[in-house]
Amino acid sequence: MAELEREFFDRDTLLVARELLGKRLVRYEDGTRHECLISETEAYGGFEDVASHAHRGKTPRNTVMFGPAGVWYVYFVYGMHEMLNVTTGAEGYPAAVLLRGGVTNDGRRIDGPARLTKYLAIDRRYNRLPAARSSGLWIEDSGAIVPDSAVLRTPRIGVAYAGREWSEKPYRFVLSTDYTI
DNA sequence: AGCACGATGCTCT
DNA sequence: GAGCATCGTGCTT
Repeated sequence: MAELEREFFDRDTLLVARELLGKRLVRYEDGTRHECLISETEAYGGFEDVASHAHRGKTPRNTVMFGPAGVWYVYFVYGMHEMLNVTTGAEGYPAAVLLRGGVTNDGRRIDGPARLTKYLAIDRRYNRLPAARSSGLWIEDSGAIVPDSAVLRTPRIGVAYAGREWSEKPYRFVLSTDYTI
Protein backbone atom coordinates (compact mmCIF):
# COMPACT_ATOMS: atom_id res chain seq x y z
CA MET A 1 0.00 0.00 0.00
CA ALA A 2 1.04 3.57 -0.64
CA GLU A 3 3.04 5.23 2.07
CA LEU A 4 1.79 8.71 2.93
CA GLU A 5 4.34 11.31 1.84
CA ARG A 6 5.18 14.67 3.31
CA GLU A 7 2.67 16.39 0.99
CA PHE A 8 -0.16 14.59 2.77
CA PHE A 9 0.83 16.14 6.09
CA ASP A 10 1.82 19.51 4.67
CA ARG A 11 -1.79 20.76 4.68
CA ASP A 12 -4.39 22.17 7.05
CA THR A 13 -4.19 20.32 10.38
CA LEU A 14 -7.94 19.73 10.65
CA LEU A 15 -7.99 18.22 7.17
CA VAL A 16 -5.07 15.93 7.96
CA ALA A 17 -6.70 14.84 11.23
CA ARG A 18 -9.91 14.01 9.36
CA GLU A 19 -8.20 12.16 6.55
CA LEU A 20 -5.98 10.08 8.84
CA LEU A 21 -9.06 8.15 9.94
CA GLY A 22 -8.98 4.74 8.26
CA LYS A 23 -5.31 5.01 7.35
CA ARG A 24 -2.88 2.34 8.53
CA LEU A 25 -0.24 3.06 11.15
CA VAL A 26 2.71 0.70 10.77
CA ARG A 27 5.76 0.04 12.90
CA TYR A 28 8.36 -2.30 11.47
CA GLU A 29 11.13 -3.73 13.59
CA ASP A 30 13.15 -6.93 13.56
CA GLY A 31 11.31 -8.27 10.54
CA THR A 32 7.87 -7.86 12.07
CA ARG A 33 5.05 -5.50 11.15
CA HIS A 34 2.98 -4.12 13.97
CA GLU A 35 -0.01 -2.19 12.69
CA CYS A 36 -3.51 -0.91 13.16
CA LEU A 37 -6.01 1.35 11.45
CA ILE A 38 -6.30 4.85 12.85
CA SER A 39 -9.71 5.42 14.43
CA GLU A 40 -9.30 8.58 16.49
CA THR A 41 -7.30 11.80 16.10
CA GLU A 42 -7.09 15.32 17.45
CA ALA A 43 -5.79 18.48 15.77
CA TYR A 44 -3.53 20.90 17.65
CA GLY A 45 -1.96 23.89 16.11
CA GLY A 46 -1.24 27.46 15.42
CA PHE A 47 -0.11 30.16 17.73
CA GLU A 48 -3.58 30.95 19.03
CA ASP A 49 -4.67 27.41 19.99
CA VAL A 50 -4.44 27.62 23.78
CA ALA A 51 -4.63 23.81 24.09
CA SER A 52 -1.56 23.35 21.91
CA HIS A 53 1.87 22.81 23.39
CA ALA A 54 3.12 25.46 20.97
CA HIS A 55 0.80 28.17 22.25
CA ARG A 56 3.43 29.70 24.51
CA GLY A 57 6.16 29.53 21.91
CA LYS A 58 9.02 27.23 21.13
CA THR A 59 10.53 25.12 23.93
CA PRO A 60 12.90 22.17 23.87
CA ARG A 61 9.98 19.75 23.99
CA ASN A 62 7.78 21.23 21.29
CA THR A 63 10.46 22.36 18.83
CA VAL A 64 9.57 19.59 16.41
CA MET A 65 6.08 21.08 16.02
CA PHE A 66 7.68 24.15 14.43
CA GLY A 67 9.53 22.11 11.84
CA PRO A 68 8.38 20.58 8.55
CA ALA A 69 5.31 18.36 8.25
CA GLY A 70 5.39 14.58 8.38
CA VAL A 71 7.66 14.25 11.42
CA TRP A 72 6.86 12.34 14.61
CA TYR A 73 6.34 14.32 17.78
CA VAL A 74 6.37 11.88 20.70
CA TYR A 75 6.24 13.14 24.25
CA PHE A 76 5.81 11.71 27.75
CA VAL A 77 3.00 12.67 30.15
CA TYR A 78 1.71 11.76 33.59
CA GLY A 79 4.94 10.01 34.39
CA MET A 80 4.05 6.93 32.35
CA HIS A 81 2.39 7.57 28.99
CA GLU A 82 3.86 8.19 25.53
CA MET A 83 1.78 10.35 23.14
CA LEU A 84 2.21 9.97 19.37
CA ASN A 85 1.69 12.96 17.06
CA VAL A 86 2.57 13.77 13.45
CA THR A 87 3.51 17.30 12.55
CA THR A 88 1.45 19.11 9.93
CA GLY A 89 1.48 22.35 8.01
CA ALA A 90 4.29 24.50 6.74
CA GLU A 91 7.66 24.88 8.42
CA GLY A 92 7.51 27.64 11.03
CA TYR A 93 3.81 26.99 11.71
CA PRO A 94 3.57 24.81 14.84
CA ALA A 95 0.92 22.10 14.43
CA ALA A 96 0.41 18.39 14.87
CA VAL A 97 -2.20 15.65 14.96
CA LEU A 98 -2.43 13.45 18.04
CA LEU A 99 -3.18 9.80 17.24
CA ARG A 100 -5.60 8.61 19.90
CA GLY A 101 -6.96 5.25 18.85
CA GLY A 102 -6.83 2.37 16.42
CA VAL A 103 -8.44 -0.85 15.27
CA THR A 104 -6.36 -4.03 15.19
CA ASN A 105 -6.40 -6.52 12.33
CA ASP A 106 -8.77 -8.70 14.37
CA GLY A 107 -11.13 -5.79 14.81
CA ARG A 108 -10.29 -4.96 18.41
CA ARG A 109 -10.43 -1.26 19.21
CA ILE A 110 -7.50 0.35 20.96
CA ASP A 111 -9.04 3.47 22.50
CA GLY A 112 -6.81 6.09 24.05
CA PRO A 113 -3.49 7.63 23.02
CA ALA A 114 -1.49 5.86 25.72
CA ARG A 115 -3.04 2.50 24.90
CA LEU A 116 -2.24 3.00 21.23
CA THR A 117 1.46 3.67 21.81
CA LYS A 118 1.65 0.82 24.28
CA TYR A 119 0.02 -1.58 21.81
CA LEU A 120 2.51 -0.69 19.08
CA ALA A 121 5.47 -0.26 21.48
CA ILE A 122 6.04 3.34 20.40
CA ASP A 123 8.04 5.68 22.60
CA ARG A 124 10.20 8.80 22.50
CA ARG A 125 12.92 7.18 20.40
CA TYR A 126 10.72 8.07 17.39
CA ASN A 127 10.56 11.73 18.37
CA ARG A 128 11.95 13.96 15.57
CA LEU A 129 12.15 11.05 13.12
CA PRO A 130 10.25 11.26 9.83
CA ALA A 131 6.93 9.48 9.41
CA ALA A 132 8.40 7.30 6.72
CA ARG A 133 9.62 3.76 6.12
CA SER A 134 13.15 4.93 6.74
CA SER A 135 12.36 5.47 10.43
CA GLY A 136 10.48 2.19 10.85
CA LEU A 137 7.26 4.02 11.72
CA TRP A 138 4.98 5.32 9.00
CA ILE A 139 1.39 5.62 7.78
CA GLU A 140 -0.08 3.93 4.71
CA ASP A 141 -3.21 4.46 2.69
CA SER A 142 -5.30 1.39 3.51
CA GLY A 143 -7.51 1.89 0.48
CA ALA A 144 -10.51 2.43 2.73
CA ILE A 145 -12.98 5.15 1.83
CA VAL A 146 -14.24 6.80 5.00
CA PRO A 147 -17.42 8.77 4.29
CA ASP A 148 -18.35 11.80 6.37
CA SER A 149 -21.28 9.80 7.74
CA ALA A 150 -18.75 7.55 9.52
CA VAL A 151 -16.91 10.44 11.15
CA LEU A 152 -17.84 11.97 14.50
CA ARG A 153 -16.46 15.31 15.58
CA THR A 154 -16.25 16.21 19.28
CA PRO A 155 -14.26 18.52 21.55
CA ARG A 156 -10.75 17.42 22.42
CA ILE A 157 -10.12 15.33 25.52
CA GLY A 158 -8.31 16.55 28.62
CA VAL A 159 -7.80 20.18 27.62
CA ALA A 160 -10.18 21.98 29.98
CA TYR A 161 -7.25 24.09 31.16
CA ALA A 162 -7.35 25.86 27.78
CA GLY A 163 -10.60 27.64 28.65
CA ARG A 164 -14.03 27.24 27.10
CA GLU A 165 -13.34 28.73 23.70
CA TRP A 166 -10.50 26.38 22.87
CA SER A 167 -11.48 23.30 24.84
CA GLU A 168 -14.88 23.21 23.15
CA LYS A 169 -13.72 23.40 19.56
CA PRO A 170 -14.63 20.20 17.67
CA TYR A 171 -11.08 19.24 16.81
CA ARG A 172 -11.41 15.54 17.71
CA PHE A 173 -12.25 13.08 14.93
CA VAL A 174 -13.57 9.59 15.67
CA LEU A 175 -14.39 6.73 13.35
CA SER A 176 -17.88 5.58 14.32
CA THR A 177 -17.93 2.12 15.87
CA ASP A 178 -20.44 0.69 13.40
CA TYR A 179 -18.14 1.51 10.48
CA THR A 180 -16.04 -1.45 9.36
CA ILE A 181 -13.35 -1.30 6.71
C1' DA B 1 -22.13 2.98 34.44
C1' DG B 2 -19.92 6.60 36.57
C1' DC B 3 -16.88 9.14 39.57
C1' DA B 4 -12.59 9.74 42.43
C1' DC B 5 -8.13 8.99 42.99
C1' DG B 6 -3.29 7.60 42.79
C1' DA B 7 0.67 6.50 40.03
C1' DT B 8 4.95 8.69 38.37
C1' DG B 9 8.46 11.65 35.86
C1' DC B 10 9.26 15.21 32.84
C1' DT B 11 8.74 20.15 31.40
C1' DC B 12 8.55 24.80 32.12
C1' DT B 13 7.73 28.99 35.48
C1' DG C 1 7.26 23.36 42.69
C1' DA C 2 2.98 22.82 39.85
C1' DG C 3 0.68 20.62 36.62
C1' DC C 4 0.11 17.60 32.78
C1' DA C 5 -3.17 16.21 25.11
C1' DT C 6 -3.93 9.41 30.72
C1' DC C 7 -5.31 4.99 32.57
C1' DG C 8 -6.61 1.38 35.76
C1' DT C 9 -8.65 0.33 40.04
C1' DG C 10 -11.93 0.40 43.45
C1' DC C 11 -15.86 2.35 45.33
C1' DT C 12 -20.77 4.16 44.93
C1' DT C 13 -25.31 4.18 42.70
